[in-house]
Amino acid sequence: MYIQLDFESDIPIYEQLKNEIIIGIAKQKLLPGERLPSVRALASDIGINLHTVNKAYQQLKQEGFLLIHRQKGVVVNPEGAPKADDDYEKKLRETLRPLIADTICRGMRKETYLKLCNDIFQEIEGE
Amino acid sequence: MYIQLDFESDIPIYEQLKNEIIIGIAKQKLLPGERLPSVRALASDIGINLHTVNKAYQQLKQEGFLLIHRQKGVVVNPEGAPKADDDYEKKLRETLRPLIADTICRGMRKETYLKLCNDIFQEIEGE
DNA sequence: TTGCGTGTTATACTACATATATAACAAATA
DNA sequence: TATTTGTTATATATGTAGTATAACACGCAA
Repeated sequence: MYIQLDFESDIPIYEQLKNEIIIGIAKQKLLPGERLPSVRALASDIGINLHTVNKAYQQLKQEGFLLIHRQKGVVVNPEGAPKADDDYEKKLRETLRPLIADTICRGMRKETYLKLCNDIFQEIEGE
Repeated sequence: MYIQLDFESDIPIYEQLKNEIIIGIAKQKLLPGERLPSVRALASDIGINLHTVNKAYQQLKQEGFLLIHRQKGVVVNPEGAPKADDDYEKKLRETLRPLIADTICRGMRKETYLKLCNDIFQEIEGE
């Protein structure tokens, strides 16, 4: 599990870290029940502060991706993340609407956009 | 052109305002060449500070959605926004990847996701 | 028992972003 | 000339991001 961060990005480090882990889980490079590095180890490894890693871990725990057994460490939720419900879908819609409006203004065709999404699914899920 | 903001949201006001305007353009409720309210008028109308409106206008100008003739006011770019190029598509991909990874973790099927995107296109573009 | 490693909490600090409040300036227009 | 426009300049308050130390509580292994 390699973690690649961009310190020049305007996306916060803890956010990038969250994304990397979520992508790792989606790609099944991080398996249910698998243990993640300790906050200190990962922080030291990446070259950031332990609190930044902790922030990412805490939020991922809050969102149901991770379980944190005190003293046992941080593991990928063996049950998997909570299933998408109506509320989740509604929020996703609100997130996507401005993005899609932007592509429309820029003349991207619906088919092109959907193809792009399809490609990303392919990339993550494999064949 | 009604502008609806959520002051409880964790999305910055100027960002919400930008989104509203972009959606307005995409829906053709704001037409090329059409004039927008002055920073003072809109700020007063919504009940926010003129600098917050100005920040949104400036960034939309930077992104090519708006033109700002000094003393003539702010108008929707008559040429339309810059067309999506490879660079734009690449950034869009980077934005969508974590979102899609998240939906995969939550067990949403690709078809469901694509259907949602399709619905949003319908909502914005009309039939 | 004694260390050690774990997550956790607390404090402090710097830097930056968000949002507001005033005030003033420059240019075009009525 | 007076008004309206965007623009610029300060200042202030609040919150977020990130770092730096330090200490605590718990479980496990030597």
